[in-house]
Amino acid sequence: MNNIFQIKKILKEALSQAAKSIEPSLVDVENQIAIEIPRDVNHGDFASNLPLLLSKQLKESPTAIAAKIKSHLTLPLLPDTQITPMGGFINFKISNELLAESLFVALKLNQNYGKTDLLNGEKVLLEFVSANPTGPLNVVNARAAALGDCLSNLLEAAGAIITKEYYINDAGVQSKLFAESIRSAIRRSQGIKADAPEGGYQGNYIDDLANEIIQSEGIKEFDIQELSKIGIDIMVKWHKQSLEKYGVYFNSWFSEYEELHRTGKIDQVILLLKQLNYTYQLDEACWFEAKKFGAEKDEVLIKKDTNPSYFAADIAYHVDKFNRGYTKLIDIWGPDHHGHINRLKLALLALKLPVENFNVLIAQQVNLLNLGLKIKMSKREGNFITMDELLNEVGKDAARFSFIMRGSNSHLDFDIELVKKQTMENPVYYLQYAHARICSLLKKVNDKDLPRKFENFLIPQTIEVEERNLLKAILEFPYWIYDAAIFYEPHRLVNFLHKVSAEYHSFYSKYRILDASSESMKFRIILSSGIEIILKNGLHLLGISAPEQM
RNA sequence: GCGCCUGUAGCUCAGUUGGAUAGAGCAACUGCCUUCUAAGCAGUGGGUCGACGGUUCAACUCCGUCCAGGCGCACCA
Repeated sequence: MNNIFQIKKILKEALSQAAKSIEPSLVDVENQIAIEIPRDVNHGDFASNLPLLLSKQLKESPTAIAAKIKSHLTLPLLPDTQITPMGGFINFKISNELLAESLFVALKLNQNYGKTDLLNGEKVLLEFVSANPTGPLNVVNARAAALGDCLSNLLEAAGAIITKEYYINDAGVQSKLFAESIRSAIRRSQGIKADAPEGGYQGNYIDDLANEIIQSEGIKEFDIQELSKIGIDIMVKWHKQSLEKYGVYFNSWFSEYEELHRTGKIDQVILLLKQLNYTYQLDEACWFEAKKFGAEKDEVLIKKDTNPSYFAADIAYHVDKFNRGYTKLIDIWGPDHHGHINRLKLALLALKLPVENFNVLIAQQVNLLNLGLKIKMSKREGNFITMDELLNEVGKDAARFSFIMRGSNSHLDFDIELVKKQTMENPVYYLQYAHARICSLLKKVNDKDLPRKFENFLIPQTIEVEERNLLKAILEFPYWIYDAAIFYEPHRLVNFLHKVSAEYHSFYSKYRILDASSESMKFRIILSSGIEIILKNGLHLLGISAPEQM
């Protein structure tokens, strides 16, 4: 059985052998050889740049070297592979029989096709959304949620063990301000004149919150501490509900107050930094000497009011993540936090933790547009668009897809009216339609038309280019999952699935399937089944439904 | 002022950790439904990849300097 990773490995080793037999003194060729999947089908299924690499060392032209390599190259494990030197590259075209193997594997593994164990059970903590529990989730949270959830699926499919965690920011002065804002709302609901506190929270949701509290607790004079806890609990419940509607579920909800403040873990971390001599006292505050690690300025760990800063809590939080046994930490933050990345890494560095295993992705800002006009949003005035509203407007699949189809670093323009209005032309439907088309086709197939054992089915002697491209897509599928996972870029898989859908649509319009010749028909049916599997599995990894009819 | 992100077709964005002729969707224009789903297919037009240098056999990709836009730079989180 040959999968794409094995084929690449075989090619690499064979090339390296050939290079060494040409010039035994060559060292470290294996690591320099790149085996890539060419964009242009005329360049074969795989290509290597080895001749170009050796050209300088061997003082010969790349084309001469390519010819030499070809004469020294043997591929017993990949029979009937065409080797074509071409302008400094060596192109490989594997046999149709070999290609078809991946189709049979896909049919056999079905919903498990595409999964690998390449990440070898690595324990990953993926923290995302983690919105302040003082207001509803917004569109950037929606973007982070889609990204995080999808990334988690991909990493899992590539063999990692993922914990999805939501950090509840339930300590600090904001939660007090939040409680005071609720108290004012409760009073207002009783007809008592009460404005929101200075810099406090406004918006309809505060009144909704007040009403819910009155319903469950009755009317009384609340202690601010108590009210803060009640309010945050409800807010977190709302967040959870919004996320579930969006298809995003967390394994762990981590309370800053309970897990870090009350357990003394923050104090411990500060003490550790003190013992390492990276702190000093100034203006009644305790500072971390970030400058010693190249930062522009030092950072406060303990504030004048004796409470730990957000920074101190975050250090303790990430130390705790490592202590819980995770070997890789991934955080997805909003664009307004990017300035925080460096100082947190410096603190972890000071504590001698493996900073290289800590990665922060930024879910960049989302400009909401309404038919090309930018919607002004202000949290202060409570007129921002929430994640719930977005979901109600455009639906789960279109919303998730719109975020996932682009890199997380791009500053996204999201035109609500466009996504809503053009639902028929939205790219998400293009993929789903390809899937639905195949399902509808397969429903019409009689059992007698299907070969009983796929493994023994021989593919036709000659096949169309379009058919070959589809076989190749099935072969490549696991690679693109792995690729998207390790680069933390789900949109790479989206691009691949879009390409596959296009190839299938094209194939479907050009050729008859059900009333083709008997041999062709059987092949086209099982080929379509294979494509159905990768589209279905791919869409599921993206957290998008794969409808059987549309 | 310093830092991060972004700059690719009219618009929104891809571009496989430096590869071969820079791609897709939308918008515009031409064709294609008595036959498996036209939410589709086939095709046309549209680009000095922000600018200028540098490294390399090879640069949209890496480095440097600028230009433009966005966002950060609290004892807020």
